[in-house]
Amino acid sequence: MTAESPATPRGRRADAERNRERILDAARTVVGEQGTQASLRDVARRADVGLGTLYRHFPTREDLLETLLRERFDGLATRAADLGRTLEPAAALTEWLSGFIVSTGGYRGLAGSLMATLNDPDSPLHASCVAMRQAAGDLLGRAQEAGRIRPDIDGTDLFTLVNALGWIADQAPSEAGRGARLFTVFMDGLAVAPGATAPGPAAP
Amino acid sequence: MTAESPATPRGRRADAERNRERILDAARTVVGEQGTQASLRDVARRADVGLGTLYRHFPTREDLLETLLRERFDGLATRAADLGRTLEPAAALTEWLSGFIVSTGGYRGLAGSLMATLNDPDSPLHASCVAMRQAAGDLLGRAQEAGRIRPDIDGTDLFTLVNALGWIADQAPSEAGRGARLFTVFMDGLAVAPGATAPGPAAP
DNA sequence: TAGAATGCGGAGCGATGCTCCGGATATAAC
DNA sequence: GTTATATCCGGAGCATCGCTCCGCATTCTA
Repeated sequence: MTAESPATPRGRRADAERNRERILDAARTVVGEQGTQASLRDVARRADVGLGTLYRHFPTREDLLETLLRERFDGLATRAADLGRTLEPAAALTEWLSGFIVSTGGYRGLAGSLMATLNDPDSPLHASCVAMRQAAGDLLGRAQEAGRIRPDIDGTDLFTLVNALGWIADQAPSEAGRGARLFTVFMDGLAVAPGATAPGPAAP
Repeated sequence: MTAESPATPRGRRADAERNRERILDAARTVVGEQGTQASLRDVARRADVGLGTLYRHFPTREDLLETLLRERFDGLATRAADLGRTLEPAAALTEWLSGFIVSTGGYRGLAGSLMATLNDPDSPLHASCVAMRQAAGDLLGRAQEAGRIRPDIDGTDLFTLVNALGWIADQAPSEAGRGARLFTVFMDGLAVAPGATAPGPAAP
């Protein structure tokens, strides 16, 4: 029982820290190229690191993604607060949604990952997703109170819609114009009062 | 050179035809359970057929999907024509889109496959996708001429949007209500005149 | 410098998509 | 019924994937 105090009680080893950064750098590149479903072997290869090392640092693909995206997501959360303070409610919402799409646009398949994560409390990305939905929900609530956005949707609806827009951007990355156009369709759908959908008889 | 006339010149062998049907039956089940990305080994196992047999009949996953869905898709195309003849343009469009979502809702991941296929002329599903977009485009054009749908979108936009709705349905299959709600948001976005998006300064 | 905690790397498992070919089988001709 | 052959079947095999596990190297503390 002489092993009361370990040799390295706290503070990671320097090489471990170095490898962690190498892996993150590689992951940024590979995920940027292949999307959310990138081969983790490719990441390890590119980082010049064994596969076991990668899994030691990031036991789950979601752990890796979470680290890659946390910064971006935190930025989006604070941006929501800023916009809510400086812009008129509807404009703040539009602006934030647009920023969300730009921020998440780099990684193909991310929209699906975010939606899957939203319903899985065990995922490391779950907290970020909830925070995101919360931010969207706050801006949405203000805009609804201001009478600028239809009242019959909630934060989860909005989060789902904006992710659907991200999904659209994934499908045809070459045609950026379409994404922008469909964004306005979607915003107009949020703006009108509910009930307009019922086709009713043709007005003569 | 006595082999002038082959033993079985035309008409498939009976066992081949039988296996083809077994594979299709199995595929319906397995794809229904696992979605578009189902394991083809599972399909072969369930059909009690060798893997080579499956690949002989359907060299590509898309070949299999195409056979599974052709009937449905043909039905959607004719339904578009029928609706165009019997209903007021906007109502016809709404009805058809709703039917499209119901028809494609059974298979998870189908929305993504359809979008990918739309840009790949070599895919066996490509023809069906184009036909689908065409059908949607025709109904859209009529509704636009009638002044019921915003004029700044085209058939591909519409096809993309409806597939995005299908994607949404994939994400949270448990909450059917959300899909319906977002469908109305989306239809309202189609109905309003363009330009309403610009937030403008807050009205005092 | 010595000891031990810590981290590294890749072999290995089960699964996947897809190819390929020896052998079984159904059909047509006799 | 017999035979011949076109046709088809089945699964072994290759490459890749996600993920685990453990012997060995490295780094830090004392």
